[in-house]
Amino acid sequence: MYLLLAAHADGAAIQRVSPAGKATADARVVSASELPDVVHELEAQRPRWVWLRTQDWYPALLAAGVELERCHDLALCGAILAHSEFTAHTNYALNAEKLTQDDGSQPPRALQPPAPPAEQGALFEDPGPRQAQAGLEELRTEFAAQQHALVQAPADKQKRLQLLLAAESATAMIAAEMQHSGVPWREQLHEEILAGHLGPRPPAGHRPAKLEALCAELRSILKSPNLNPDSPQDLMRALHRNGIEVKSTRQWELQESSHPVIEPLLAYKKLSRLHTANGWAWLDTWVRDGRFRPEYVVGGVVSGRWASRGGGALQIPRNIRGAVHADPGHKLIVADASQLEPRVLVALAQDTKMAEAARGKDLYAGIAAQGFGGDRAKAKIALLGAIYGATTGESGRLMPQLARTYPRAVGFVEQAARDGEAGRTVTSRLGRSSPPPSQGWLRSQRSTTAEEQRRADSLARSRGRFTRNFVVQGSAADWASCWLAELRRRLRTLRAEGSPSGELVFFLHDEVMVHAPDDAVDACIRAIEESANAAKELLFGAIPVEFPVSIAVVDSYDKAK
DNA sequence: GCTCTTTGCGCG
DNA sequence: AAAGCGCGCAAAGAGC
Repeated sequence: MYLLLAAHADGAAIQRVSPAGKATADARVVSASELPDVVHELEAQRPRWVWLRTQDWYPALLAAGVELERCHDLALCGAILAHSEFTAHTNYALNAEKLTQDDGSQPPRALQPPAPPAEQGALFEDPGPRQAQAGLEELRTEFAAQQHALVQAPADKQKRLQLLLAAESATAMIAAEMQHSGVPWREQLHEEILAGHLGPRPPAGHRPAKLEALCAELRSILKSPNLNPDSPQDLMRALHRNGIEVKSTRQWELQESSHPVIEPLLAYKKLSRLHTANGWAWLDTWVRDGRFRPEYVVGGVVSGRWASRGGGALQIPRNIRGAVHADPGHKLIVADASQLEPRVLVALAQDTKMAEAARGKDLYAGIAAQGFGGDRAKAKIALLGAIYGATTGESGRLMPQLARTYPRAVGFVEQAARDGEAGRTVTSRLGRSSPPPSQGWLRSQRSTTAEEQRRADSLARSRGRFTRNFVVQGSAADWASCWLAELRRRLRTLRAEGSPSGELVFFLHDEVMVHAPDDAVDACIRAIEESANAAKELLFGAIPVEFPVSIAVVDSYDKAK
């Protein structure tokens, strides 16, 4: 059963529709204030809520204490259907293409423009003149068009695409739920870490004591009393004056030199990073009442990975993970899909030889034993190089060796690279396709002069590396979305049964964090493992490739891994 | 003054 | 540790 939820002048409008998007009942207009109660009541029928964007509705419902089971996010699903190779022949995709000027990366139809940053709590109020909300009829038309496009996909692809749309919509709900619950974060512990590294909190706009001391030391060693070590240009000039001939001020390049300034300089850079990116200002801005509440952007990456907005949620550095701490009587369960991308490649390419190597917990060790004389480091470099498209360095040199042992796996990514170089799109396992080449790229490929030709070849190879990586990263993102959606379902089931259960609080590409009361830990671990297995079967069926999950039960995040 | 780009580094 | 993929963010630098 599908229930459409659309903005309306008097609040919201709700209408029951068929799977094909036909209205099967009259619309019902509900005021903003009574919406949570009405939605909660209707949820008993276990509908799939169809709305333009999850973040327009769900955060405020959660704030009102209403959790929902499933939805269809028209904006996210529309973006997938407009570009998927599986529906490229449909009117839906063709119309979307007509409406986009350049690279086709914009969402289709009425779904533009994309979301403004959503202010929690303001969502049921007047959306303002900035953007007219799509009405019920518009949404119904859009939903019908999407459902029609879906059934036109080739029979063997339709199930996958349907799964992708469901998983994408589920993760949109999960992102809202995670933002609602927040990551358990102890301000006190964070401040202790900062004080330990940087000294006491300085007045706003000032360097902390330890940074100030290092800065003075750098100025003295480099005989540059006005040096600003935060300015790459200034720093580079000072280094050159002292005979340190670097081309940039990057860490790894500075490490080449043995000059006495290097050690304090690297120490300065490290501490400066901590201060500016995750210091007191960050803590004040992003952590409230023991929770870090970042904004996740589902579908924010072309490959299907999440992005985030504000707070650097997907870049929590290792040195402050100690501040992520479970509540009393609770644990953090941190689960990581081991070597996800290589394993996804094995499954995509159906490389039986590499599947043998992946039988054990450590895939790289297995590959090392089969073709690299037991040298695990070499095997890892070679395999990652194949996925990323390395051409030079050790990684590039190891490619022929890897290709001899695993022609199917290497052939699979090579094909994706050739597709990209030729301007074709590539597609993830469940049907998310890479963006088509831009007009500028296509123009470059028709260039004539030798100089232009060299540039065009370089652009073509660059696109090849992108599409090569896309098929693996995108399919890994497919897997992770299914893992997450399955896990959410199991945690909800536990709760519905009245059993102890945990709460999803963080997700990072191939890693999830569940915050759970002590007595729920075992059940949560089982749910995480079952979900990983379910995700594999959903994507690939019953194939002999394992997707092992490593799980740590800890009090604080720094104790995981 | 303001906005946009570049540099460098954090994460997977 | 790498130089090959995908991101976000802070501060400096460049341009209007």
